[in-house]
Amino acid sequence: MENRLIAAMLEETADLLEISSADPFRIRSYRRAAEAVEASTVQLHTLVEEPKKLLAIPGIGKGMVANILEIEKAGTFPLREELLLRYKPTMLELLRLPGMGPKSVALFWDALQVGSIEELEAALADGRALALPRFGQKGVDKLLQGIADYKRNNGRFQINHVEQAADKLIEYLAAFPGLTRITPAGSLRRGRETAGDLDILVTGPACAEEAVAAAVDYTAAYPLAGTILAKGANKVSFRMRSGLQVDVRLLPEGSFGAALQYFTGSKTHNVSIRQRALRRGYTLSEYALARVEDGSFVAGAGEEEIYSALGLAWIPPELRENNGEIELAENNNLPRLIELSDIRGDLHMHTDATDGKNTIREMAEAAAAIGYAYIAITDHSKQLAMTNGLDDERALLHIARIHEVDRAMEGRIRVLPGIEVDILADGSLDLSDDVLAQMDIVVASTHSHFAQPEQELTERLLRAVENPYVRILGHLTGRLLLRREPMRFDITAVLRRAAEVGCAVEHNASAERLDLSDNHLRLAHELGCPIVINTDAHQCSTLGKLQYGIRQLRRAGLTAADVLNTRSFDAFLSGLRPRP
DNA sequence: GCCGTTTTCGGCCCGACTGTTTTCAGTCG
Repeated sequence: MENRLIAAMLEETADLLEISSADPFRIRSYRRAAEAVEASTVQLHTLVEEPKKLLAIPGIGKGMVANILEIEKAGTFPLREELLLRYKPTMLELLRLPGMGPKSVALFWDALQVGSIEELEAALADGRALALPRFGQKGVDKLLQGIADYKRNNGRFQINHVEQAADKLIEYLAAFPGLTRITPAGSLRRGRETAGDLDILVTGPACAEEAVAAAVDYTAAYPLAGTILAKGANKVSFRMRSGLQVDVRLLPEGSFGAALQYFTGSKTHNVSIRQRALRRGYTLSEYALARVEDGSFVAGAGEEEIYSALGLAWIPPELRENNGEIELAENNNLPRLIELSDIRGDLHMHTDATDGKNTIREMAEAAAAIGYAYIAITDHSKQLAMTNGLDDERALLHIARIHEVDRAMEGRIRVLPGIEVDILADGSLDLSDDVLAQMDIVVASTHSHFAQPEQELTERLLRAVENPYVRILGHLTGRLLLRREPMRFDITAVLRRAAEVGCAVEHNASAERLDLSDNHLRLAHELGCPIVINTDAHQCSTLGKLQYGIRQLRRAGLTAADVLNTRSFDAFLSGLRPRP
């Protein structure tokens, strides 16, 4: 079985163990094992005959080897099966509600047999929840609000969740011989922040009419699928345990492009495109672009040929929202949107001096290995005590070590000293100016202030912008995918002032968070705010994992020129506000 | 469960905040 699937099973087991209030360290070891499996570059199933090599992976011990071997043999392992019998799989969804942790999920289950969002809603509505220990009206209101927010998204899922589900499924499908092209369509392909379901299109020799049945069977046997909703001649639908519906379509190669165009959407974009086709005497369906008069085939295998036949340049999926992209395509004026490969540096990362996992040197080597030209090391300041944040004295030592690594890298990459400082209540920073003056990159962040009243938070951020040492505003909205509402403040006022003084704003993007929304990015761009995109990497392996964030920049129509850290080192530095 | 040994068991990150408490459990980062 693919590593991702194994990791998902271990992760799911960790969640269930947490609900069963198992030993926290045992839970953590399952999570660490899941991470290790996910990060492994070797497919574990190739090591089944050599358990010693499995054992050599840090985080994988005797017990985990037994689990992995059992997964390879039986598709699951005893502990996971036992937990899935004991609890309802829908309980994992409850963990996604804000304020709902494993203890609360267990409490609701033990006391009220509440095991799903619907059951929780009922228990909150009829007052049964109030009878629970340490649970009052405020708790009820908060959870009802959380459920309302959850439902307001129409049961939509955050992009990282959907993409991870897609990646695992794609890896599974790719293992079947003759499936040569497997592509997500729909909102995921358009790079939206959320998706209502997951559409996967598959083609290749195995999708030819006479052969497709075997591939359909293989798809329906996906080990992570919950319930199969439909299984037809060339389509399989199932629901994941998370509630996500997945539609897989297996198509002959000749109509793959038409299907990709059709299922990528958006709806309004497709309506416009089909109207355009009709005006030109064509009809466009998910099977092909054809002539109206005799139904003869015009194009279908690739998207490019369809757009081209309609007199249009190929339109990047991120722009397909019927917001003027068709006119731009007609005049060949589409922007060359930024791409992941344009990024040349990362200005926000942590090391083992605070809560990161790797050394300065290791981060520098990892960044050099993915081709970056410069990075900034920005560990936490002392305000974030739990991360072992740096005070003035330690910060100075840290700066010296960063300079040392910078020299040791001998020009292969530039390593800049920096800091991620918390903005204090009065808008000041918690390191002295003398120390800040020695930092190239001061990222002012708003870690613990997301509960602040709107007005106060706006003022606090505005004061941070005025601080001449601050070159980047970090974590601007504090938006953590799935788990937290964004901070509320007057973002227009803050961005406008940042643009005026040349303070850059960070799009902090990773699998966990997308700090700025599409609209925030458009706004920052319109206001002329310098923009950088960073990972906030806490370990080497997450450096460069900017795929979600890049998609958002693309949706906002940004090109490489619109983002500072696509520039060469000198051009990047000169794009920042000058140091005092 | 994993790890690192002083080879056989103890340590594994923990402080702030919130809502419920009357001394703290649970969640979050």
